[in-house]
Amino acid sequence: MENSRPSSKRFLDIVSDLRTIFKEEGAGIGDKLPSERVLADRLQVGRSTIREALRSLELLGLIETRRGEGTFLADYKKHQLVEILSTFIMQHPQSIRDVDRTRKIHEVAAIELVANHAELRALPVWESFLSKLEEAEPVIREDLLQEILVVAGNRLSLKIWFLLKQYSRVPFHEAMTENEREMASNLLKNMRAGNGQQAVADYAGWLELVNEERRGELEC
Amino acid sequence: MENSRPSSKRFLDIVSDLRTIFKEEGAGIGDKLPSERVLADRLQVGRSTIREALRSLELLGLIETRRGEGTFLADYKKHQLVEILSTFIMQHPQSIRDVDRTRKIHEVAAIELVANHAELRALPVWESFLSKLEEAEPVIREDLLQEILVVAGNRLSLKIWFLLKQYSRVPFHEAMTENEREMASNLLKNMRAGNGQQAVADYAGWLELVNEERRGELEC
DNA sequence: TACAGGGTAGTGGTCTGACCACTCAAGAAT
DNA sequence: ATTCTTGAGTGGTCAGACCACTACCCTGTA
Repeated sequence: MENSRPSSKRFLDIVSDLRTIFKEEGAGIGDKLPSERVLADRLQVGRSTIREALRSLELLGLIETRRGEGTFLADYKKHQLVEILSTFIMQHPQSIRDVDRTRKIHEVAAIELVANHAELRALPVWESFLSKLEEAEPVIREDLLQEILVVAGNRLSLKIWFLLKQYSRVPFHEAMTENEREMASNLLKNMRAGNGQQAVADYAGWLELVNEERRGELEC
Repeated sequence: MENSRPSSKRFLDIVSDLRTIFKEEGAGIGDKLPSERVLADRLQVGRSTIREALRSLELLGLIETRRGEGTFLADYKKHQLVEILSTFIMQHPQSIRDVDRTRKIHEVAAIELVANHAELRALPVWESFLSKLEEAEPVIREDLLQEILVVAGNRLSLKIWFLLKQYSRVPFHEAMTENEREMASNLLKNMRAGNGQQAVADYAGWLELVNEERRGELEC
């Protein structure tokens, strides 16, 4: 099955094979992987080929290599690829638009899901966010949306979202402005009330607001 | 200037240096880049180091290499990125459920988008599908949904959907049953009428139908 | 002149073997 | 018991050699 098609790019097959090996080893996050020399021997390829595959995975943030120690399954946190991609790809308008749209798709879906499940929308965490918003405590945009995604319980969607978030031009890391706080507050209230449609509308308004403010900044 | 910080990862610096070179050359999409040997000479590093950097960029879909021809600045449309990440994600296969859900998220988003844009829902392709459905011509489930995704125009979403489809337990390749034809027909009609909500409801009903029938099969 | 063919230089793909720099831990010296 | 030395193992890098493939020039032919 696997090696039926010796594609002209061996290192791509290797990436796939490595995945299989890691799985067989039952490797979890942070675990040490076989050394490059061992892998080369086991897969019957040169060490340089193994290295090309590993470097790719490293740039993607899937593994972590430490000189003198070894190679480890990474915590999916710090992808180096963010800055790389942003300088290469992000100029392309179609890509930017699609990334933003797709991110939005996942966010909307999560909001609706939470709003439609009584046990989820009743969670105390929403109240906590609401009180923060009303008491003018700083709230990071990212944190609220992330919480919604997490509660929605679709881990795949969450992972995709994490990825898209990093490519997005929306300034996710900043704290909300005064106007935003009100929109976000409405969003939460409607979501908690089970009014998914209105919550999504609030979300759309919120996004618009963020984009407007951003546009204003650029003009200065 | 460049090598002020000899970070222990030379190949990461190279990635950065390569970007500079490409920019200096004024390279646009599809342009040929200097050969590996030339780059190695110019940056005063070994060819293998250059290659590790290039392979990373290739996996990200930023460049394209063709044996015997050379290396080219890639068309950004086809990143390998999504594939690689997904295969890694799939290895934590705690939930095929998430795959189905996420696929559904993208399908719903596409249906709503088409329904909300007059120029998209007026496309003749929908009429074509409708007549096929009513005249009992075979229609593959996959084809209809794919068309919707394509028309929606979000390439990233489409790409993710293609991927998820492969891992999905829903039998996408089969032709629709009689009951399904009616649901799908309703979906199309509502979508064309700009009634996104009802279209999504039809879609949900359709999915339920498919799952029920599938359950029936398994019991046999 | 026009065309078909072969040859060749250049390219990416891979392997090998050799160093280097670094980490860690076992074992030696104190 | 503590500290120091040393060596094995690791990733990082390099140079050189092939291979397979492509493009293109340059023949020889029609």
